[in-house]
Amino acid sequence: MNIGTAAEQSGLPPKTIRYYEDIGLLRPDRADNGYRDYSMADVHRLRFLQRSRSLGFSVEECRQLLSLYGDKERESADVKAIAEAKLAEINRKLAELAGLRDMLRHLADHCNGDDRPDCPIIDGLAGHGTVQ
Amino acid sequence: MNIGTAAEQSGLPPKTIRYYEDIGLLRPDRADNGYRDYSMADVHRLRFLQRSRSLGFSVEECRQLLSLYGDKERESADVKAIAEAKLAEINRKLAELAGLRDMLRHLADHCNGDDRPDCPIIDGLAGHGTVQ
DNA sequence: ACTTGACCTTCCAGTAACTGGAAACCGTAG
DNA sequence: CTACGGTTTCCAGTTACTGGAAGGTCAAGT
Repeated sequence: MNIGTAAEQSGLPPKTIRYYEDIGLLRPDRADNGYRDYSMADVHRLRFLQRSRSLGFSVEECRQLLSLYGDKERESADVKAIAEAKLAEINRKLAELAGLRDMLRHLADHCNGDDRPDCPIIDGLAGHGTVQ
Repeated sequence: MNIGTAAEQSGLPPKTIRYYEDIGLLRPDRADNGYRDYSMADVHRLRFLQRSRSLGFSVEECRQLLSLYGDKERESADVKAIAEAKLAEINRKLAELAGLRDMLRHLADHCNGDDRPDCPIIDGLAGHGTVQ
């Protein structure tokens, strides 16, 4: 499939897809006319990249995560260690995201209609929880 | 408090904190010696920035979110609309993050020890769910 | 009083991850 | 065979930091 279709299916702009190829995150075939030719596996990689990038993982972290299932040579224990480390980070992100959601939920539900100078709940926003 | 302390408490490097001031995300006092002087409210803003940036929100989105509770002039209905829009995005992110967690959990639990060429669960990684 | 070292200041340059635009090639529809 | 949309490469610009130099500040030690 052409880059435009891969872009639609992955949610990434063509520019970004070419950039990911430049930095070695994927290696699509080329058709006889020189056009890039994406497989479904490529699209899966791209979707994975779209998601994990939008969730705040760096390109290098994404590269590492992709290597977990792409690299047949890698030691299983190694895979497990990296996966566990990322899991901890993901769980932290989940908790923070849930906190943000609760805060906004409260703002939308309770600070609507009254004009108090500042909503104390929101005033304490991001004031709790683990740092780093 | 000085920038170093604010950095510790917010989890952001001093460089980044100065940068956020440059682009107008906060406006700490200055002590007589010219040093920036951060209040607890400043630290709360910084922590909020640290979190939402690490969760994949852009600086402009963060600015908008901060304005929700900082801008006394803003219409309540306006606040509510913006908060609801961000909530939808946060819920989407939560679902994607949970998916990523399940995938990695599976990888760590089940693909450990055997050397099958590729784990079918992981092979289908990021292959499901809503795009955009 | 003086020095040392950690912390602060500004400024300017560099990096990461895109993003936009030009110029030219490809491919299908009329 | 011409239009026009999609694709190519290349180069420049943007966003969000990040590193480093050159110098001012401050608290501790001698």
